[in-house]
Amino acid sequence: MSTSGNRDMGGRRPQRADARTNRERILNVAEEVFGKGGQSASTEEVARLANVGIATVFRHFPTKAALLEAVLVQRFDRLREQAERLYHAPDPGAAFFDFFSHLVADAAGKIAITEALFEAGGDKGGDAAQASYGLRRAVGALLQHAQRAGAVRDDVELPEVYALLVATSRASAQAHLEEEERDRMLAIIFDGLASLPKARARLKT
Amino acid sequence: MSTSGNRDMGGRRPQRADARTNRERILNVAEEVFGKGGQSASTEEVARLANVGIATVFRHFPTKAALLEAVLVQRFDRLREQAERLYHAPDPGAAFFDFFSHLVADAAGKIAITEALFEAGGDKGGDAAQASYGLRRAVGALLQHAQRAGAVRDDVELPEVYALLVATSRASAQAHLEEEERDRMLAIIFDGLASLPKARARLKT
Amino acid sequence: MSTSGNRDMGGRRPQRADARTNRERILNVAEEVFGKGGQSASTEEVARLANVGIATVFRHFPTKAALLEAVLVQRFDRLREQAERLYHAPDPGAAFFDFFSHLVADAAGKIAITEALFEAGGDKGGDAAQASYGLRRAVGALLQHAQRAGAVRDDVELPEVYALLVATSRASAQAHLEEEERDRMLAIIFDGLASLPKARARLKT
Amino acid sequence: MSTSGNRDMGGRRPQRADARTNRERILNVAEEVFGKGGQSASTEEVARLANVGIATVFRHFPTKAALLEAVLVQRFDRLREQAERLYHAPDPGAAFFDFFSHLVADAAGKIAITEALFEAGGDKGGDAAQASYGLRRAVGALLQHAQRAGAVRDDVELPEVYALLVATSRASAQAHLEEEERDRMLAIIFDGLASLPKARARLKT
DNA sequence: GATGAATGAGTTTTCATTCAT
DNA sequence: TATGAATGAAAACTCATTCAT
Repeated sequence: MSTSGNRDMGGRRPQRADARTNRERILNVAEEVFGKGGQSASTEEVARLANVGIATVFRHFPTKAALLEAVLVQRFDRLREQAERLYHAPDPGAAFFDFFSHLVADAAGKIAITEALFEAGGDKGGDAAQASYGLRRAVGALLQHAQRAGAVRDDVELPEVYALLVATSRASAQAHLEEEERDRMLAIIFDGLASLPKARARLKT
Repeated sequence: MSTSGNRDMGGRRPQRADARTNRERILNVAEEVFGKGGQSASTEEVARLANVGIATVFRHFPTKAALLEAVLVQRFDRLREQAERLYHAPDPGAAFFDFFSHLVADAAGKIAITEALFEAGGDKGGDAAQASYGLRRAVGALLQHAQRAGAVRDDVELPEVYALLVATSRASAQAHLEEEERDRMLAIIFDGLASLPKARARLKT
Repeated sequence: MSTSGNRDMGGRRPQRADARTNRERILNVAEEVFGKGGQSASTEEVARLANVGIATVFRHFPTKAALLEAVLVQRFDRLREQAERLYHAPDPGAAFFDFFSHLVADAAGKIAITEALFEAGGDKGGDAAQASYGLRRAVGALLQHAQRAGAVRDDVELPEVYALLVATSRASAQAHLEEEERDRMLAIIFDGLASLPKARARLKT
Repeated sequence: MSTSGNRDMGGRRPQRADARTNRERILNVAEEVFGKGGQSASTEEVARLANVGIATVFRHFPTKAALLEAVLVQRFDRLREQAERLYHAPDPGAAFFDFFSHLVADAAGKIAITEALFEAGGDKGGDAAQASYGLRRAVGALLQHAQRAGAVRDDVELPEVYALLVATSRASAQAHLEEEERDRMLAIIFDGLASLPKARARLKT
């Protein structure tokens, strides 16, 4: 499902109304490139892989930072949407843990975007911060829901949960973790988050 | 215009005649510089703060990568030593959790070393990998000890524990976490790691 | 700013059917833009302010140089026409000094056109040189007239007078001269140009 | 494009203590290059003609603006020194007119430096403005001296005189003026500046 | 005819690394 | 051995000019 599938296009003739297409292609390539090489990956690399001239990249995104930000916003927004969808799921506990798992699993492919992504969580101003905040709030909603449903202990709060989400995403992206290992890592955290009463219930049997 | 001798600067670098081999000074400065600015901090910055010429840095460390690696090795080794010391502590459970906490707390200051440090965990060949492996083994030993002592559940294994250690260190270094939040984050993980039997015991009362 | 009277257009694209060929609008905008930013002002700026696409500019003027030249020609021609009109004025002395003054005062607004303009006086081939020459000749005619009328001393010749005209125009355009200072500057030159015999005559009375 | 073509130069070995020499060479080349091509001449051109790598230029002058400023400062300072020397000359009138003539004649070679130079007279902050002001003051002193000696009319002031100095310098630098024409241009100005009372006195006899 | 997206060559600036003293 | 000046290979960004719609 790599976006690059339709990269070559035999005759190399972009243009026309698909200038819009170009923007998207650049954005997707950028996600991949920054994902691999981190924020310090070169803009020219993006241009090359997107099959456009360097100037075209800069026409769509006036600075490298703007490009990076656009990537971040896109990613944050997608994640937020996912979180929001899950908010309405029947089982709030499952919804929360599912979201956590999927986010971390997804991260595996996007190495350093996740890096930049979450670094941006605090310092970068502008749209990225906005989008980052949006995601954070959506996660907060999921968490509360899960807590009210008794699936997550009441005494944890968003900051540490979000930090764990970010931390494990990065770990998943960069460490060379087998899938099993990643799952066991999550299991530990989920255990730590699990509502004690529930555990108690199980134990009492 | 003697170069290094009279570089006075408000008392910074006494530059005693006995001059501890520059190598050490460079290494320490490098740890600080890379800790602040990340791997992309400039080598000249290191030279400047170490009060040596840029060429001197390159004499001791033939490439920037070598310098970075040396920093990593030093850091890994220190951590390993710390872990090894704790191995002989009376309470293996406390030892394990203490080590975990201290490592994460320490990381807070060394922003991007931690970054590079742990990235090196896998890809960089050479001494850093070696040292990284040494640390990993020492942590493994602590873990086993704690498990035998019943402080950590038996079914967790080193890879996920180490991944969590790395992940939370980075989070601690880069996210804007208050000390309290960091502690609560660790509490969750420690809870997840804690030996279930023990919990059970407590609950049964 | 006179020609551009219909620049504002709250509605963006008046595009009246009669649409005075864009050419004129572009030309006027270009005069203003190059006047402010010098020759290095960007062609896109011109297009933007003229409310046309960049390609339209290049359709009318095949290169930036051509556009600049057209601006120069227009300006030279206007000045020449002004000079020619004054040629028939009743008082040739007043005509000459008036023309000089007005040119210099006008220049004040058109910073770097004047610059390019007069640089073109010599090197650029083509129409601009032609137009420049036309202006020069018209000034020469004014000068001769004034000399015959006894208002300007006989021993000055066109080259130095024209050089002074150019020089003071540029000074007026770029130096931070108050109006008064500019006038005093001109007064000095006019004194130097004034017919000595006449002065003598006046004095003898 | 490769700079290496003309880099070798038979036996030229820079380096050693003549790093200082390098700086000077760059500065001189820069004066020439900017003199020809204006401020928009490329820094690489300077490097090439100075037979150094581009980075060397930037080592000595951290930005292009700094290089330009250094050139300006050098030039302003030289002129100021010349003016100051002339201040002590026996004949203040001759001193003033000589300085004026020499400055203008000198300018002929340094086309667009003069341009940038004097543009800097107002906008650029920093050392150039400082140096520019120093020159202006020195010229002011010469002028006053000449006025007290009765060689220059009393009612002219520095601003217009300085403006004329600048204007004619630029004209001399860029217009294609023969030496004779330049002299006649100056003659006109000098006539305009000459003390009227004195002339009157002569005439009344 | 008009449009604006695309382009590549060019510019300034940085940095790891080498060399002569 | 230590020094810092010199270097060229990037990298980010700009702009005149062309091309498909």
